Amino acid sequence: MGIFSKTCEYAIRAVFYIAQKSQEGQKTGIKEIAENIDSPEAFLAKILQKLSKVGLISSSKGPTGGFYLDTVGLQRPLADIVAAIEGDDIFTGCGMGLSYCSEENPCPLHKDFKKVRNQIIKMLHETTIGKFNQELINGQLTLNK
Amino acid sequence: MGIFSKTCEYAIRAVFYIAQKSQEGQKTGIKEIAENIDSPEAFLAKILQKLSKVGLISSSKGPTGGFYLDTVGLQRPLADIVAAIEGDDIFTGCGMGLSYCSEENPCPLHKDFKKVRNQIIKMLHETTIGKFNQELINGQLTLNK
DNA sequence: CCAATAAAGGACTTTTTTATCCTTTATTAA
DNA sequence: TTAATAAAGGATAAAAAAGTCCTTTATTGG
Ligand code: FES
Ligand code: FES
Repeated sequence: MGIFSKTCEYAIRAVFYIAQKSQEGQKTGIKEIAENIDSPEAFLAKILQKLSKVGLISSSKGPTGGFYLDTVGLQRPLADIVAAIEGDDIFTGCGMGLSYCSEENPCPLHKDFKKVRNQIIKMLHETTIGKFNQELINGQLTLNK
Repeated sequence: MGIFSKTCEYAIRAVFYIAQKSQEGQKTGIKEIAENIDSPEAFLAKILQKLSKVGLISSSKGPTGGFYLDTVGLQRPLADIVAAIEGDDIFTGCGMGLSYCSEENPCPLHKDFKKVRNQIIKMLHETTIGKFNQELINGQLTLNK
């Protein structure tokens, strides 16, 4: 596994896809999303349900329904998605699994790991969900290769 | 979970502990290690078996036996431990789970994630297993808080 | 109203990770 | 040579993550 869980990876890819579609003025359904981000449909449905329930994405039922993001949603940091799925361990936890990370009782990796963690935090906070819409629409970036 | 699996976290903590003891001229047994790094004993045994089999740590059976590291072992990078436990996904994989990471078909996070990944690689390659022995012996660093 | 559509939700299964227990093998020292 | 000790190894078990399937609820357009 990478640094995020599979669930979280699907979530990130899905919100980028939904963002792209929203930018183009369209709602999109689970089936379409799953195909375009290469994820299992039923499982993705559960993930989007969760994101929807906590208000990170919007959804509507019935024909013409689907998932979408409003302007506010498009400007949220990716960190919100990750936090909703994984909790905040990745933002605060110790790199080698100590029960908490602290300056007073640092683990051997503390100094170096803090840099790693800060870089992750920076990446996730500076990236808004809608940040890459244009590149995605242009096909300069991919969500499924 | 943090960026490493629990198994990997135990492995890292354990080798640091074994390194410390080796520096002090002592072998150490599973029970002692497990107590000092706060890990389940039987599970840790499996992990150390694996590291032992691939030659990253040494062991000897019977009374006076235990796990230890020779001078060569103490100088290996932590990356070797992580690779033995987790494979090299963390060193090469895509941050949002695409099947491979590439410049030609980058995901939205590629540019930023490369920095994160390089920082992780740097940390794991520049840290030798024996690097923190003195601080561990002095109690300036901890493996179990 | 009704049929079709799409998300929400509940119940479940599979797979992977984490963890335990018990037996076997090797080594030591008395 | 034997009793004690400690790692190695096999067989399971428990818990968590990943994944599926089917029913319910809401919405739409005819
Ligand atoms: S104590 Fe381990 S990263 Fe801070
Ligand atoms: S393609 Fe995703 S990190 Fe390189």
